[in-house]
Amino acid sequence: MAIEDCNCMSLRKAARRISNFYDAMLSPTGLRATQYSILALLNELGIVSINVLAERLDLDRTTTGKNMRPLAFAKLIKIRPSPTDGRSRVVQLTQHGAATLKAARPHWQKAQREFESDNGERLARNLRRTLSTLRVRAEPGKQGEAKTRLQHGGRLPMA
Amino acid sequence: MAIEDCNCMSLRKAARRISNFYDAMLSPTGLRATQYSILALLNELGIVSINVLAERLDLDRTTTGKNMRPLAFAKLIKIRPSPTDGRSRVVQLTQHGAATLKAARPHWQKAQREFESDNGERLARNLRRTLSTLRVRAEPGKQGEAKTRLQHGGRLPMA
DNA sequence: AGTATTTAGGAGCATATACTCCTAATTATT
DNA sequence: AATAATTAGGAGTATATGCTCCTAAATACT
Repeated sequence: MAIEDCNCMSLRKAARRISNFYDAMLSPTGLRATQYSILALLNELGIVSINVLAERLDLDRTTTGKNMRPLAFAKLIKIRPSPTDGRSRVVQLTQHGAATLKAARPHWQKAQREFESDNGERLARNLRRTLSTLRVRAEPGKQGEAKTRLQHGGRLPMA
Repeated sequence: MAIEDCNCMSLRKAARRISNFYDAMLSPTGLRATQYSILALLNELGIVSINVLAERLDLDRTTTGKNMRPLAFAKLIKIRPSPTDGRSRVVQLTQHGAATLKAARPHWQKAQREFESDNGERLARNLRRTLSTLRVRAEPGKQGEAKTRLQHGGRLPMA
């Protein structure tokens, strides 16, 4: 079995390629594909905690928090401590965020349409369904028996 | 059209999930999924330049260079200036790299087997085929008309 | 009530990814 | 041969991603 048949590699490659395309299509809006999807999700969900958002994004808790940074800095979202739970912080779109999302929507739709007309609407739908129902084992706490991760010290040893 | 139907998001999500799984399966070896695939590819290709490797990985040129760092630091690969072209640098597996790859191979195969028994060998094969033949437009040089990218200044504005 | 456990989420670290800009070396042009 | 254009690839910057460790707050337990 050759590395070309790696399921992980195939998915990563495809994700890179499509991300580049969507990023390029969205670039007139100043948003990345990831940022667009976060804003769109917030628009659907209203006010949510970081954890809930992370769950909906299928994204690590800490990653979700970090992804808030550029959005908050650009004042597209607002983060506040939860009034009901002192541990929690809640996120919501600002007016500016909602307007930016609205303006970006046609660009996203154009990307969707192009992708689907290039690959077939049917194939795209099937692919999305296949991907969302993939069974991937969680493998919790594998770190215990893990070898030390590779470390690097500064820059590439030239020559 | 809701954000749940975003082709880009679907692919990114699936790539994250499967990467976590393969990373966990490979963790006893100290390699990440990406690193494993680079070593495996180098094992197939022998001595190659960064650019050629990048092309085979469907990866940006500069990203490929950066991905060499931890591998080179761990002495799994060796990078030298090309003897025939002074601009170019060539990469190859070290003995240690080849041995590490060999030892990691069963873990990768186990990940492949588990994924394929959980989802069906046929589905996995079809999925890989679909992904590798996806038509994704290159959209070169879109940056010219791009708005300024989001910028952040340090850490999240707390509270 | 007081302590222990769980939960929310940031900080630090490391990798992965791409873009812009830059330098050096090669190749093409005149 | 001298200059121009191309090519190889690193440096810097910024986002995306996940893990470990840490703190504060809420909940469970005795």
